[in-house]
Amino acid sequence: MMDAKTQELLQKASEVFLEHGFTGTTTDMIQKACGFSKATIYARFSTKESLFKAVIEHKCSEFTQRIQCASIHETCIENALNDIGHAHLDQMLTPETMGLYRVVIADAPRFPDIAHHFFQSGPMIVRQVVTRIMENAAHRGEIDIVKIGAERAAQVFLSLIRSEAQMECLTHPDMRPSEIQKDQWISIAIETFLRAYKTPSAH
Amino acid sequence: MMDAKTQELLQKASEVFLEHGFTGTTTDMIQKACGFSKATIYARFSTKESLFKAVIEHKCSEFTQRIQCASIHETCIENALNDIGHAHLDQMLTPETMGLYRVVIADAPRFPDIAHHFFQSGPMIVRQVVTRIMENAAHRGEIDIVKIGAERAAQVFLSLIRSEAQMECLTHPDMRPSEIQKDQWISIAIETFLRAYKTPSAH
DNA sequence: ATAGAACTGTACTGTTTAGTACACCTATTT
DNA sequence: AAATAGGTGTACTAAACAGTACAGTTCTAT
Repeated sequence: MMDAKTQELLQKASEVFLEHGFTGTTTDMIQKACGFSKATIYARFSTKESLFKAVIEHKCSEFTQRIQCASIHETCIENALNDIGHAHLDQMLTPETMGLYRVVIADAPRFPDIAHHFFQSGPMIVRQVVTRIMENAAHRGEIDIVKIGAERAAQVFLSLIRSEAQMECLTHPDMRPSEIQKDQWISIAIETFLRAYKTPSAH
Repeated sequence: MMDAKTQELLQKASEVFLEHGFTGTTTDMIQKACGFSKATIYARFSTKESLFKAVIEHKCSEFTQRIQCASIHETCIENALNDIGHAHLDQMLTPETMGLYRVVIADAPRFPDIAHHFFQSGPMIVRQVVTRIMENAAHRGEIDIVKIGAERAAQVFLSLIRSEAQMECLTHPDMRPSEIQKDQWISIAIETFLRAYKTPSAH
């Protein structure tokens, strides 16, 4: 269904686009990165813009897949939140994902459809996954979220997970948070969430 | 200390830069926006880049000032969080502020010093203000944050306030959240925070 | 082997854009 | 009124860049 060369082109082009953005990337840079001649590139994608869109869509679907494949042990709410928290924050703070966020945000006014698609296949999917976790936990009686609802609870938890880490990394491209820092943030997020919404254990 | 014309130039140039970003803005656009000739512009700022940096720094200091001038009634933690929450979210979701975030994030790899300066004079200042509020409330015995500390508590609360609203607006440039939506988010943030950290009232 | 398709490298076109040059205008100061 | 400083408008230069043209090369299928 997809040329091997086209796939390699998408891969290499994405590295360049995610690092330099749309306008910051020249067709010569892409050519050099993938080692193909311009004619070969333009045989697949007739404009720089269509290549860019293909690259972003490709990355979005990768993003979606990786979230949905994350293994979450829903033995109890603590474990579930711990698993999804780690999976999400790990993916979030990858240079690749940061680049995706950066590029999409930067060019959102010019490519609103891309930005919208990204939002649907990125943050929205995560939210859905967490919403289901919340529903299950509420059903088991572990948390009390009748007042705000499962989706709101998911948003609250995800906000806590991302915290300021995301903004800090977006504005500090060179920063790579350590595993310790990430663990710390995750445990604060989980503790805060559970202090607010965990059902007082009868035990 | 600063030419009236320079000031007008900064003002008009910022409108263009914040809407179109650095590379998306041409000197001709700036010229048309401010009504000055190129010679006049280049007499103040020798390059497009230096003008851009001046614009962003100017916006950053405006940002800082507006936060620090927000009136916060620290009669109790509820009121304090409500005031700062509204002030912050209102400022956050302005087209102007969104543009600032967008531009800074987009060009962070090229202008890391600008991005860093922005972070220090934006998110960092808000964090400090909220940290002080937390310290005072803890001192009054209203909240129990000994375990996480005042600064972490501030980050938790701010994450809850911004929630997904920020990311949603960054990826949907046309979206203007309603007052009702904002109020809802603020009340959820405050309620979640207080459920987690408010001292059980002796009353 | 050979025809045909796909690929390469180089050179080119047309456009956009940052920044400059310069001749002319307009205030304000003395 | 004359001199000076600052402003305007137009036209220009040089570079960067998306996309094209094309002659020659390599791969593949029969």
